[in-house]
Amino acid sequence: MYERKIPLNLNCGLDLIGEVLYGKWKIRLLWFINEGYQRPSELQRKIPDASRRVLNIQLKELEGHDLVTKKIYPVVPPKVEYALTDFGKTLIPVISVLGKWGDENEERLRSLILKDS
Amino acid sequence: MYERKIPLNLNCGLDLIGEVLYGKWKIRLLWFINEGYQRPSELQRKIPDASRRVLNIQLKELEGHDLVTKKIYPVVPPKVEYALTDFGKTLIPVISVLGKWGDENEERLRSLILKDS
DNA sequence: GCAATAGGGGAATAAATTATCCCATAGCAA
DNA sequence: TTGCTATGGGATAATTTATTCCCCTATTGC
Repeated sequence: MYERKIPLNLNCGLDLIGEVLYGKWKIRLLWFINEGYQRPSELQRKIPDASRRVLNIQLKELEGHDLVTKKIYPVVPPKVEYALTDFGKTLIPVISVLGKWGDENEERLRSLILKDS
Repeated sequence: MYERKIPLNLNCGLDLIGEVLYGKWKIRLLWFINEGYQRPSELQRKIPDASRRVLNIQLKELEGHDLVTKKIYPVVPPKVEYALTDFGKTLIPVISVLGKWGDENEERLRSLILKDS
């Protein structure tokens, strides 16, 4: 596993939520799991720009942070289902606020962002 | 300036807000500017873990995204003041929700995060 | 003449994160 | 025997982001 060289600082709530929510696809993973897409293959279909690999990694981190659970069915071929924990569910309204702000300002943001790419 | 090699994807509101809010210190910058710390030196004092350089860079990006304004007073030594735009101000409640979730779950998060570092 | 002031930024490098490639499991079907 | 299935993961490369170091402005005050 990767070993940090620059120490974390966890001073305030913003630092803390940042730690569990950073990661290019984590927010989307939580969102889609909440919407009922619980199997890895479904999630990959919903997030085609992410490689299979990263999704696995980020799912594992979410699991390590008690935000999702992973249920492995002992069948072949394998079947796996992720679900939000109660703790993870408390993030949904937070994510919803983020998405809402983005949606409400969609046009403006789109042009601002594309201007400076 | 840096030229992206992997194209952006801006499908939904979450992608859009991510574009303007990602950056290690941006959220804190917005927060502190809103609290009244408007001069670069003040911001540096409030965020001592960030180098002067990154703060400048991220402030400039915030400015490019119309979230803050920069007023330069033509005096020597220079005096500069940042302020939130009306648009930037609409982000404050959003950031507040993030911080609140982090604060409410502080102990739990702290132990979860430190466990796997 | 020289330091202190408050701020800005280029270049090189380090660190962190994500992507790519390729192999593995275990049973069933053609 | 080969290929399909759904999933997992090691190794390494590429990309993105942040840090470090050092130099610059123009005035005031010693």
